[in-house]
Amino acid sequence: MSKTQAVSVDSVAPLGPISPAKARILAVAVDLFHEKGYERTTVRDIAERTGILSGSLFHHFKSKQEILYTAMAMTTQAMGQSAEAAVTGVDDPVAQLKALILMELNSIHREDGHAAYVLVDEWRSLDPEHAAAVLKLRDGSYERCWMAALEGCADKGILKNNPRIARQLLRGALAWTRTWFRADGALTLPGLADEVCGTFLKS
Amino acid sequence: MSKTQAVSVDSVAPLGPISPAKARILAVAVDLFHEKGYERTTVRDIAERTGILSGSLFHHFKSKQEILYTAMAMTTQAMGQSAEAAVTGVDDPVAQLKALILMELNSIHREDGHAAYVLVDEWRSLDPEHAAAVLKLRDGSYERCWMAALEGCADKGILKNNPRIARQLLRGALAWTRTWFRADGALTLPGLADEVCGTFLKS
DNA sequence: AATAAAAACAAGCAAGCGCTTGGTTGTCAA
DNA sequence: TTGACAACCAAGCGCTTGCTTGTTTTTATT
Repeated sequence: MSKTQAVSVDSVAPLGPISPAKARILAVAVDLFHEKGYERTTVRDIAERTGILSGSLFHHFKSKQEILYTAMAMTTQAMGQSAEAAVTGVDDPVAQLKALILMELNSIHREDGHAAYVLVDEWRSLDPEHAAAVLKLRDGSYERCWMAALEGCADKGILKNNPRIARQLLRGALAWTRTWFRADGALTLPGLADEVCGTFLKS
Repeated sequence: MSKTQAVSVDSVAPLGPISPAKARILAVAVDLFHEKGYERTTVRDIAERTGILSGSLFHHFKSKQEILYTAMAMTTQAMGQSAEAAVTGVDDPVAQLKALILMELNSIHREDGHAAYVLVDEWRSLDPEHAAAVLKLRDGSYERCWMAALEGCADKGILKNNPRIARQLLRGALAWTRTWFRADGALTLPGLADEVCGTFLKS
């Protein structure tokens, strides 16, 4: 009756149950978003690769935007759990930091899916309410783990920078590896993780 | 001979002369690309903020894509010149490195224009031929300056990483500052440059 | 076998997109 | 004054976009 592309005004819906069909669509969408970006990916692209018609997508997601939000929120939750798993039972903050760096690198460079890429690249395509929701998820667990490890290092006097600055420099450096790191060289992911860790710690 | 000639000859044309009208359009486009991204920016957006009608844009540029290419190529050339200016007359590789870091930070965080943002964010929107042309421009001067400085540091044994890896980690860390650094804090750009430089050098 | 819900199809709408066309205005040199 | 050309306007074309609607098929439960 008015404009298409209605944006839900109510609070951003929490992540509902992910049916197998939803999961397949999300996997396809994430790959396409990685290849071409959200804006250049059409709902027809997603439907075709999933093996259905474009209209059928909207039986599972109420909008294209919701597909992006669901993908980013899911990935954020998964990375939060990975971060917690990486540091539980590890007391030494240096070991924690090394584990987190390797964990983030693994998430970025895993072969079966490009969810972490999307999480880095598509913030501008996510409208503000959804973005705030994802950020809240991220700060709840993922960032808490990182800051704990970095502050632990700082307390021991072996961190080169202020923890907050170190976190930002690290985030940028690690995210950028997706554009240049290829695992077939002499440098492995654990090797790179060691090197990055050594860069930010006094030696 | 005419004063200004439209020079788009082959598929990827070299940068022709930039008339004042073109420059104004480019400045507007760069700001919009920074705000919303290339795909979400329409030619009507650019025209409206420039103060003309959308069709008139195509008197100056033959396509929207050419606007993006011109903006990125121009910025690349400008940054190449800034890099050369930053290191000429400087012999100490550490001083060179510090100067390059500060120069890149200044380019990213200058208030009058967001060209450097576009250069980081919009590679995926630039089609392959144009992207190759811009990359060639970049490697010709900008990257050559960086590698010379980093290799100089490595030769003196004070660089923590392999120069090539250091360059990539630095690029990621510096580019990411656009998302978190705000000049109003206690940290200034030269201060940040010093800190970053110290991180990558043995102390 | 009967029923209902879930999933997918078939078709297409309204809006917006990049870009083209044909004509009008402003500028300046000869 | 005139001719030439660049800059711009006015209108809209052809196509793609996200999404909707009404119907049919599949699946699960009884």
